[in-house]
Amino acid sequence: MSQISHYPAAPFGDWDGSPAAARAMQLTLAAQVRLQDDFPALRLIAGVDVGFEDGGTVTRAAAVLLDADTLELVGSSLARIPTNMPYVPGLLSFRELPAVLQALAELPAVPDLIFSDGHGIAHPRRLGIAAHLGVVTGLPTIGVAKKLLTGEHDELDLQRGARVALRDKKTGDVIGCVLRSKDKVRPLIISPGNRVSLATAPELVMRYVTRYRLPEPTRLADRLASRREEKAASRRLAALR
DNA sequence: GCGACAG
DNA sequence: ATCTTGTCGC
Repeated sequence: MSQISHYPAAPFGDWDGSPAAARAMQLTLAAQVRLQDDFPALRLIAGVDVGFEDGGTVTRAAAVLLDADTLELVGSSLARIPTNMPYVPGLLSFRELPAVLQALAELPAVPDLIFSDGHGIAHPRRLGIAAHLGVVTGLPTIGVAKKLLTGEHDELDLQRGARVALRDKKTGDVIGCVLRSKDKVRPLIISPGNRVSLATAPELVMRYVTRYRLPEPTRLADRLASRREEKAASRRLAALR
């Protein structure tokens, strides 16, 4: 049977808006995360990230769709919606997920795997934005974070490909991996979101890392979400004046 | 009580 | 995340 995946407009069910209710909801959703590898042959992969405009009043999500073999850009989309919640460590998905889902819905096709900026299960309640996204869409997801949120790990070698396990400081459970995507750059924190195993997540990330610290899906989404192009261009003109 | 704290 | 110039190191 084929599983119909879609992008719910209201990924929070009957949430009353309170942080306490959000945390309780995370525990319920975290129980639905699947950590076994369960994804089809990769043909189309997506990358999603969020940026803000107008001092933070507007949330801007970007989604890019790439050919999994050639990394050719197949499509992209942008969603801009009013920001409805402040940033609260541990509750990032409640602030960014609505815009992300809207951007994904506007892509020309449903991806076989989604790379999301932020953490997967490497989260206090095991439901970072990548895991939340995976549960509400039913799609395979991987969290690619640039900073640690929770957990501890040993030092890791400085060459590209080096990695060490990230474990829960309290239980010792492995919740992700600290991965050096390029020689001597700050490592990325990789954790499964849904339908991808702890062992496979870093492998897939390295598969899509080219010459930059971030894997292509996330890197391209980041450029669109944060308008790297536009800002750089306007800066050059300002300096030329 | 104190420190930590994705984007 | 965002505001921002030059600068040190590979």
